[in-house]
Amino acid sequence: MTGRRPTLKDVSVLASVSIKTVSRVINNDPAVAAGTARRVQAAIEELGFRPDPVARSLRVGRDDAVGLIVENIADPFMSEVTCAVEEVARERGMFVVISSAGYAPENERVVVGGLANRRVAGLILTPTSGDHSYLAAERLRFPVVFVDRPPIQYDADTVVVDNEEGARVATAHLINHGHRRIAFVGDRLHIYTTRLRYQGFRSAMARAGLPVDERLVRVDAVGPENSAIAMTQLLELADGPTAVLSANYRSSLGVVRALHQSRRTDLAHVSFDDFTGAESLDPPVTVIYQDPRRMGRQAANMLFDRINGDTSPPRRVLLPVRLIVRGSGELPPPENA
Amino acid sequence: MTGRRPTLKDVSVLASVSIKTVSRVINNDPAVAAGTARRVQAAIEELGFRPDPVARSLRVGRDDAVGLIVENIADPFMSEVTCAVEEVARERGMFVVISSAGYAPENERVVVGGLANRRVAGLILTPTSGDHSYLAAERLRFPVVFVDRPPIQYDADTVVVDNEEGARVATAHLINHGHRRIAFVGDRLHIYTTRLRYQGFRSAMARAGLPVDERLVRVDAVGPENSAIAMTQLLELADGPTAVLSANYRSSLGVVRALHQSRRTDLAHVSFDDFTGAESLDPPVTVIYQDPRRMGRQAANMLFDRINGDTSPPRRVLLPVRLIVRGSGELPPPENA
DNA sequence: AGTAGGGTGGACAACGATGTCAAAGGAGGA
DNA sequence: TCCTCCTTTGACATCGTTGTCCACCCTACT
Repeated sequence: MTGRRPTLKDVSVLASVSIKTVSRVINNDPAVAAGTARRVQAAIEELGFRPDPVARSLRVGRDDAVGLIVENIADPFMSEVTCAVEEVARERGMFVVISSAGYAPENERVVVGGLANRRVAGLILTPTSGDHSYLAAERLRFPVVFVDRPPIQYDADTVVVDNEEGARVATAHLINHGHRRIAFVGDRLHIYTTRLRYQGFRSAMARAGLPVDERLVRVDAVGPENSAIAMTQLLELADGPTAVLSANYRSSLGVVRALHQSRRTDLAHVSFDDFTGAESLDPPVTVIYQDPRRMGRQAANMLFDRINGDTSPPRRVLLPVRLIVRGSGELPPPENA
Repeated sequence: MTGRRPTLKDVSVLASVSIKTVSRVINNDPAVAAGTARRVQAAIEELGFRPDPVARSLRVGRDDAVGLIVENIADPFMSEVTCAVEEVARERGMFVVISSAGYAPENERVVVGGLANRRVAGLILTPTSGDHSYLAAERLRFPVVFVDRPPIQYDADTVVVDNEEGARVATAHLINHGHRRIAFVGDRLHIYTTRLRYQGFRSAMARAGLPVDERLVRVDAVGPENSAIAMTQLLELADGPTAVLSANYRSSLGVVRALHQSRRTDLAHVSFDDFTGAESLDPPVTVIYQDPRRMGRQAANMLFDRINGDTSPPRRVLLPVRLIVRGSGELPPPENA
């Protein structure tokens, strides 16, 4: 018991074979006689030998780990995606190292570099940078799969939900319940998901022949606090909205807060993306549900296929979303509207 | 442009010096003449050379990365802890690799081994296993800091919040508002945090000279669903509670759901741990707030101190919690109670 | 009997960095 | 002028693993 980890060499001495033979046994190389293999196995067990992944990485140029880069671990949607990726990786005997890029776009490149340097076998990336052409320049030695948002100036496998259709369904749902003055609350339009959801909103309004009052469109509300302010301002309008579509869970939290604080829980509301407690609110919040686990599993499976040699052209997978009716989205407009 | 990453060798050829001299420049070894250093620097820049952390790890035995192991990334409290750890690491120029152990206790050891093999310089661990004596046997070459829960059968730095005091404060708050029949809803008592919060609850009741009705203690409610069921059953009791303390955010979500579904939002409720949307509920939920960012920063700083050579005896840091009054915890008991 | 061939096993180099040690070169003193 | 000493630099081994290539031994065929 020296405190030093056993190495191939220690095993080889104990088993009276060469280092290389031990290496062969570990890698299931058939060119080892059964008796020798048994002896080596016994020595491995006795010493509790585990191959050193760092040395292996250096030699082979690849680790048995995949990287996952998220914008912010604390985002509940991405947390679920992460769990799903880990599940799939565990099934395949791979290790997942997670790293978060934060909201500074230039950070993404640093983090990608950090994981690339550590020789991950593949990468799942939630893009935050506005330009991924640097990935081509890096001549990555491993596949990359994008989740939640597509890459920009770069071509790779991508898994996204049908943001536009989801927003269209949500908006049509409100229209079907008699609403004509529908507000849209989201963060910035340069964010992919927000932009597509906004397009879906406009598209549904246009199909119903309804005008969009630009004063009811707030695509400047970053975070719950600003969304709450934006919603409060909308409520103060003389001819305010009778319904609101919030573009993501952070906006939704702000909208909900504003509605409760203003005691205007009579206003119809649909949230794009479910959030914790949405069903416990009064009224419970009707949402567009996007399945994070499915997204994670899909992305992970695509990544492992690539790692295992799939060289078909990059695919873009569009996952469906679905409306969960809970109450807030079915409130009628006031009589006099 | 070969697509191959430049190595020390490439730089040394370009700068017409030996590999070792380049290595010296990178590590700021003063024994390099200024002119040589400049030439080498220029070559480094020209090739865009970055030292390979894997090779460095192999030689030095340590990576510029620290590991963070959580039970489940999707837990919002741990997500915040994670963010804080990343912030501190970024300040110190270190990389964080996160890995989640899941709820199977035996997994913890596997994940610790995985990170140890990858030569992390230190580890922050949210323990899930019931016995950490294996850490002593592993003769880890790096320091470990425990967060949220202390280690078992092992001695190491630990950062936890004052669970018992928090629960005592919450319970006393309800008692001060006139409640005598207070229910406790949590998951299992073998979970450290639940156990201490339960002790705090009993301790506050005892101090007030109030009996604890065992039928009002539900420490068998794992997850929101079961907590909702438990709460519903409590409401059905002939002499049910007039107030409830929920032991964590998952239990709280269940309790809130049950209260809303039963239209019993008149029942007083304090949640141990804040949760998203708690302030938008009707009534807004009074909570015991434990500061995850502070916990993360504290743990990270302790870890980096250890990495930098601090060999003082292990410390246990107890972080304070605070009551956030929002409404649900101040509801009075019914008149006839 | 000699040799061809397949099944085994080992010696050696390599991955990319750093530690050890010694050599080269210039400055300064006797 | 020569020797010493210090600064600067490089050759080599090393970390733990795997790829390449070759040597050996036994069987089996000509």
